[in-house]
Amino acid sequence: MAKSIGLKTAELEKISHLDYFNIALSVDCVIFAYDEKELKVLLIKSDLEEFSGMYSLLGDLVRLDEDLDAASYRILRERTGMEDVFLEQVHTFGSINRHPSGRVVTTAYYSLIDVKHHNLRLNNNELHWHSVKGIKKMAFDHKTILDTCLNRLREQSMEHPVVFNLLPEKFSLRELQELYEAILSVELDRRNFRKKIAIKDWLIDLNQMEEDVPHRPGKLYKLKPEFRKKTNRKKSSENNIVSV
Amino acid sequence: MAKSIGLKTAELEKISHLDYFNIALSVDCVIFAYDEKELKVLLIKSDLEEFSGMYSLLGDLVRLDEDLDAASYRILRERTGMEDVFLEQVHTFGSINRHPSGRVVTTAYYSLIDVKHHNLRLNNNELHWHSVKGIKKMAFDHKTILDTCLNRLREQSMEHPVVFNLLPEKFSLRELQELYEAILSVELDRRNFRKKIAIKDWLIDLNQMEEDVPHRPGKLYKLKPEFRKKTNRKKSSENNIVSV
DNA sequence: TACATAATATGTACTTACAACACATTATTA
DNA sequence: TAATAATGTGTTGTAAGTACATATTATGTA
Repeated sequence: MAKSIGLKTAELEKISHLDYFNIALSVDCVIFAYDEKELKVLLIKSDLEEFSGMYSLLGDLVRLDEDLDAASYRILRERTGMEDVFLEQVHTFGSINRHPSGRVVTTAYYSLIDVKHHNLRLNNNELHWHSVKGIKKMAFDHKTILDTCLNRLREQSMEHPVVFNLLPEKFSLRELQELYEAILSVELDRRNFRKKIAIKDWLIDLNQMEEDVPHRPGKLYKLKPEFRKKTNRKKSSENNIVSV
Repeated sequence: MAKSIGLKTAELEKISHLDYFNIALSVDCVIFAYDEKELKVLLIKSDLEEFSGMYSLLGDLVRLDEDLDAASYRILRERTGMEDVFLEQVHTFGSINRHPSGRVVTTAYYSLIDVKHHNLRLNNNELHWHSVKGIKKMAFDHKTILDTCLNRLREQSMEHPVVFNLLPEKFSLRELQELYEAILSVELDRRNFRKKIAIKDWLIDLNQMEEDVPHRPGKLYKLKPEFRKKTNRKKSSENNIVSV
């Protein structure tokens, strides 16, 4: 019996497969996008009888020869054709009975993509964008996973410049505000919103105007390049001290 | 080949064990305590040749019949004798080569315990408290795991009343401030610290005084019972809106 | 061409939190 | 009883958060 993870190779070989190696590991991706002033998530109809008619997240088992993070990137690439996408691990769900076919522990990631991006190609007719607000039930524990990732997105969106991954490169402040309102499910005061964004100093004024809008066009902005990293996961070496 | 996690039972049985069921799943616990004005972590000497002389976190493989969270509670109970302890999942580490003996993906938890608690019994002479500041190298990727958990603790400690799990039931404001200073590695202004704590309204004034201190005794406080939950992990149903 | 419309753009007053900083009080101990 | 060492408290300036109103500009219509 292995009391610590510090297993010698010989010990590891002796461990019963039935005891320890029947747990499968999967990743599930909560792929968010923003379209028609609503936050959307990419779902597929579940192919399990137990969940017939219900939708599930996009996931797959982790392969023996791929990193956990790589597995989630692979799902995203296979399903959407997108590379270099914002993707961040959120939580691992490991209840015994979360999967009806066996013991499957899953690590959830959330991703933010531009629904208008020219590389976006959904690989499957069964894949559809669903308004996050309208989703009640899902297959497995995927509703819990979705809610957990949505909460993470809400937390992150205030602190870090992540939501720009949901927008095209150029956008107006109105579009940005509508996006925040969709994510947070609140209405925001325009003047205070603009002040808060200005303080954060994330944006570059492009000195261009919106076109093809049926009203006075607004200025266009883009995210400063230094914030265009695709993940904001803290490196372990960074000490982010918060002052008391 | 399983394209989605929605595997039918028959499909799942056909999956090659070599491809998918050779990934073992473990949990590792970063058990923090506070003693002699320093933040400590409970470590054990690694029993692997590759890491001889190095220390590692406390962990074990997850059993087929136990929830992921239950596995981390089990480690904690087996190693410290403590029940009802603050424990929270932080991150899952899944690099291919993180474990020299095979593919082991590990989910890290962090725990906060009172080093003076009467139930605390270290089960093993090899278990020792180490000052977090002094730790340079560890076995496996455990230094990275430790740093990640320390960062999480730092974030949480400002927002949520978690650090009280590191203190005895009754404590003075000086002790609390010294604890925050140890966790954050900063010096804090006494007046501003007390003001901030007062605003949070976490504490009850016990109308008791410190004893056996070699100076003017300070007032004793305890945490309000409504904050004495052992985990502050958000339930997925909670919508914590942050206003822009 | 001018007028009504609808959205952009911006500023002020109030309140609340944050940061820097000094002095009186109370046990202890020498 | 005097010196020491820590507790306990308040003010002021600065920065951010919140509530709120008016002028401006392009569009579209009469």
